[in-house]
Amino acid sequence: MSIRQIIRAIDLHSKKLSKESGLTGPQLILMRSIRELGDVTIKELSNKTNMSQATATAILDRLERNGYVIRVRSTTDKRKVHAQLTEEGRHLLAKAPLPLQQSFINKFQKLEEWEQSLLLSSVQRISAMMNAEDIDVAPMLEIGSITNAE
Amino acid sequence: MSIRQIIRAIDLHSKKLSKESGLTGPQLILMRSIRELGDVTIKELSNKTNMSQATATAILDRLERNGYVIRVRSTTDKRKVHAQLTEEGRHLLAKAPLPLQQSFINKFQKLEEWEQSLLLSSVQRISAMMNAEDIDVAPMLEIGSITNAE
DNA sequence: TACAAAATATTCGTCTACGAATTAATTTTG
DNA sequence: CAAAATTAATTCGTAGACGAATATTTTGTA
Repeated sequence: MSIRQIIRAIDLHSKKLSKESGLTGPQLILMRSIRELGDVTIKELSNKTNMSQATATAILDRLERNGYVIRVRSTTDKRKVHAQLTEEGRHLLAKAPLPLQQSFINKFQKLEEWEQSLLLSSVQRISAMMNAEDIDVAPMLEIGSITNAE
Repeated sequence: MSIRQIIRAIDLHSKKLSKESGLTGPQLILMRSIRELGDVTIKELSNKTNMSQATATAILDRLERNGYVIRVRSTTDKRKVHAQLTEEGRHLLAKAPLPLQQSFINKFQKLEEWEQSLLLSSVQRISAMMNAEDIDVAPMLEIGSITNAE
């Protein structure tokens, strides 16, 4: 139930974002990845952002339709397609807000350091337990700050 | 990133479920709620399951189309519509698996009691921080077992 | 070299999810 | 009591998400 509420909160925020800045959460994540990785293929993008290629293609369709991204077919390997930010996309991205609610970030940052670490490692641990099919449960110890992560 | 991985793991499991048992995660959740609440309205269902009425209507459409649920218009208040499980739906539900991966449940149950509590309260706390717009952060202390919850 | 296998992106069908608009019924209020 | 406000459900349009199927290209091997 709690996880579903988190999913919903993120989704609702994404839709609010979309009204205010013209970009949804997933679109924002994809564009940030393109900016970070440079001249990147769809495959690399979908790996990096943890979504299927089909989903990345669909989101890129919309970004391209709106003029924020262009596709360029690779010349060395014609199977590959590279995504690039347009000037407009780069500009929009620069002033777009974060894919998490500001009020959540504020609250999180007000917590003690050890509390932040605890919450983060709990989520990472649940993720690991859900994604590793067979591997035994092991504590997750790598911990960073929510704001400089990603 | 970790939260997105959790969301994805739940979604992938839901689609696997759907192939095996004919019901997706959300459909399962809705049907369990109907069984639990009895002769329940769409509004009550959407509150209980934390989804919008529009979403509940869409999921019920599919459940009704497949013959697992029927809609009955209320006689005392004709705005309301009650959802009921059919015999087939009740039967299917009885043998349907849980909306979480069994391997996750196994791993979770192998953890120490205090670790289970810690993970659960962490998730609940994040949910509270994301959903309460203005309220200050307060520790969440109510903790139950993952299996008898819901 | 030729042909099978693998890789890459896209398309298609389906489901979840939402807000806004709409329709119908009930309750409140002037 | 009639108009206004509220409530309940549905419809519509849009976005995200996936697997399977498909088209094209590259790679590996017989």
